[in-house]
Amino acid sequence: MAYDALPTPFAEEVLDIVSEIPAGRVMSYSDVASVVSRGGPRQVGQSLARFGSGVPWWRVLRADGSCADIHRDRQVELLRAEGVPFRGERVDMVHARWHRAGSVSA
DNA sequence: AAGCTGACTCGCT
DNA sequence: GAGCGAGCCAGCT
Repeated sequence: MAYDALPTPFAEEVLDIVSEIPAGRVMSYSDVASVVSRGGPRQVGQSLARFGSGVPWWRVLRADGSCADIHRDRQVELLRAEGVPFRGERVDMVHARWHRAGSVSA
């Protein structure tokens, strides 16, 4: 193996955005991809899977409010600890979704 | 260069 | 509300 330890430019952007997410708030993979304006939600997930270590990856979840299948419960626990609004086993995206640059209110 | 994989999303049933 | 299939794009072998 010896995989590259250096994240690609795309991954760097993703990591930067994720690290900007404040506690108690979350972002969907598609939302992050939208900020990067490049690739798709899948690439965001892959970038985090490879270089996610170092950023609050648990604050990034699926568009429907469910967490990644590989972490699911682990991520849910972390989010709950930060005060993220939950609706059953899924995150209440309507209340937890975070937008950059203090857009709109809240 | 070509093909396969993957921390996803959307539309339809 | 839950399940299934097709589409999508960057990275790795």
